[in-house]
Amino acid sequence: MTASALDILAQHKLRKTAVRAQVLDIFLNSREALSQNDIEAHFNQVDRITLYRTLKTFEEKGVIHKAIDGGEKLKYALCLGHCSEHAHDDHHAHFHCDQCGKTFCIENMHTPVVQAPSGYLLSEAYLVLKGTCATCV
Amino acid sequence: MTASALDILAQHKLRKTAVRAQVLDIFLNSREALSQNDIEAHFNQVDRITLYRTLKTFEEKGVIHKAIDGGEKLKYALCLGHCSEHAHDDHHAHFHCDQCGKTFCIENMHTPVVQAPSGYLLSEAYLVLKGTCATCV
DNA sequence: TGTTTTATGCAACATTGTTTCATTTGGTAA
DNA sequence: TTACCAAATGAAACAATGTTGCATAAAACA
Repeated sequence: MTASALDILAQHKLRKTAVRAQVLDIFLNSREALSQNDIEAHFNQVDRITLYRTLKTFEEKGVIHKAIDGGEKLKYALCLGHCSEHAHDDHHAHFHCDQCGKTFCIENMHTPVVQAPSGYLLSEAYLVLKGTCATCV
Repeated sequence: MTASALDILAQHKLRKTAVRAQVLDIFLNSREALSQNDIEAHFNQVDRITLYRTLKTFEEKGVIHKAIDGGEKLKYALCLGHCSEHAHDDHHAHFHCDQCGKTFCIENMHTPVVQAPSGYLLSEAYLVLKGTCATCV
């Protein structure tokens, strides 16, 4: 798994550093979207500013995307490979569990094709589901 | 318009106070969803804690609902009358303008009927559109 | 009017987001 | 391998937002 973390960094032409590799490993081993706080919990010790910038860089470079879940916290999830710099293409739905607060990507559910109101220019659409996840039911 | 603000308070069995009436007036005169910061800007002077609690109370009582727009800030919009205490029923889409940052309710666009993944229990669904609004085009 | 209940305002604090700057490290070319 | 340059890191500091406790003020109601 460490190998694929380094692969991802190489693919996106990002420098290989310990923090970045570890952050990617955490994402690779997680089925749900993670907040910065979630990620910090996986580290023994990490500078939160570095982590903040790591996530920001990853998001800009198309490595991770924001998982909009209607919750308070900003969460990220790994992009599936269709994303590139400044051109995210993660139009799948996200499921937010009201019990445990976790957010899951639902890869096979895509946002519906909708038409923006007249005069509006649509660029992206998100579909957010809320309820109770399989483990909390 | 002050009359209807007081009407709303009465309907929800909330005490009529100056701050609450004024907050409702602001919502009644606004076509877009408002963050706490937006609301503060309409006041000459207001205690931000009071405002925070006013919004929280309104949300709990079904007067306003959170407008999930995928942006950083939490925004609220007036409920249309189908909401009650702890039972929000605002399943219309929200449009977030990337230019001006404003969020509009699209009353006539409803979230699609979706089926949660097996094992998951769906309670609500949100549809968020992003792009450029009519005035920013 | 007086009593009870609730809202307000203030203080204080936690969390998150963000920038600046000096230092360290990774990548690369000599 | 070494040396250099660009980029990443870590520390400090600050802004904005979210949140609670408590004393006081105001609303609701008898």
